[in-house]
Amino acid sequence: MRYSHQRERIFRAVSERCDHPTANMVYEQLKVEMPRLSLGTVYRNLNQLADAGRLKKIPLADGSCRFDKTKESHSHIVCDECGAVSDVHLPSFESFEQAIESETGYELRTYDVVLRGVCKDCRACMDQQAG
Amino acid sequence: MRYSHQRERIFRAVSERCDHPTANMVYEQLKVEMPRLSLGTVYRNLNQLADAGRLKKIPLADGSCRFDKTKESHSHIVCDECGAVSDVHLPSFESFEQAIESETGYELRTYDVVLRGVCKDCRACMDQQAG
DNA sequence: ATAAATAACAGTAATAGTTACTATGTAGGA
DNA sequence: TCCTACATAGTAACTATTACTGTTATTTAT
Repeated sequence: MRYSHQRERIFRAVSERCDHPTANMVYEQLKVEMPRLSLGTVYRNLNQLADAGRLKKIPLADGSCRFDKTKESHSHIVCDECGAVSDVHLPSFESFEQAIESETGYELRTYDVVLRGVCKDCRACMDQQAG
Repeated sequence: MRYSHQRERIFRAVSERCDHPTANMVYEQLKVEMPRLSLGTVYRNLNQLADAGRLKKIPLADGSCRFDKTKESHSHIVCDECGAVSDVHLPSFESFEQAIESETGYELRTYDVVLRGVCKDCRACMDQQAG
């Protein structure tokens, strides 16, 4: 993978945020300073960076993808109301791996566990509306 | 929800198969006997049936959805090679629910856990190719 | 049984998120 | 410095799904 100015800016953008941005969020942020940046370039580079292990790709239930700086292994929880994505630590499936494999006949590769719920802010908002 | 011939056939189609079909798979199956059936009708009814709790919707990481007859709670494992979806029993997150909620500040609603791996058939196939 | 109201339909167009294509530009080695 | 392959910008295409529009069919009330 050859160096490119765009790729490094895209990598830095994701690394410096905590909100697990979408490709489009990265694009919107960077195009202010890089007006000629194209959305396709952002998608291509995010996927390349994920393939290279420098970022983690988080495919969500609604078909969109979020990107995360890679740190120690963790799962994510998505707010059904506002779409926010937060980190969450779950007990690993590693201890069940054997049982899962023998039950299903599958060789387990990954488990991107994505929980869903309502975040603190949206709960406050909903409570207020309910009176 | 008013009765419709189409809806009942769509419900039966999903109930009678074990492969967690997509909307399009249901459409392909039924249009042989119902040539005027439209794909939009299949989507609309699958979602209505899921909302009504008569079927379960399984959104996958690639953005597509599968539909499942509702039975006792279980999770799913998807084959990365052929896309097959199988049932798998996992220990429930219920025991961690409290910990998750206090860690994240979220109110947990659902956890559609989708594991990924390689099914028995595809493993055999890959082994053969490798020699 | 008949008519009115409305949910559901078929067919088509539109949408969102993403990937592919094409011609131009640039990194990095010879 | 020049060459080659990878990267880019800009655009078109693609997939899964939803929305729109005029017609059909189920239900409710007469």
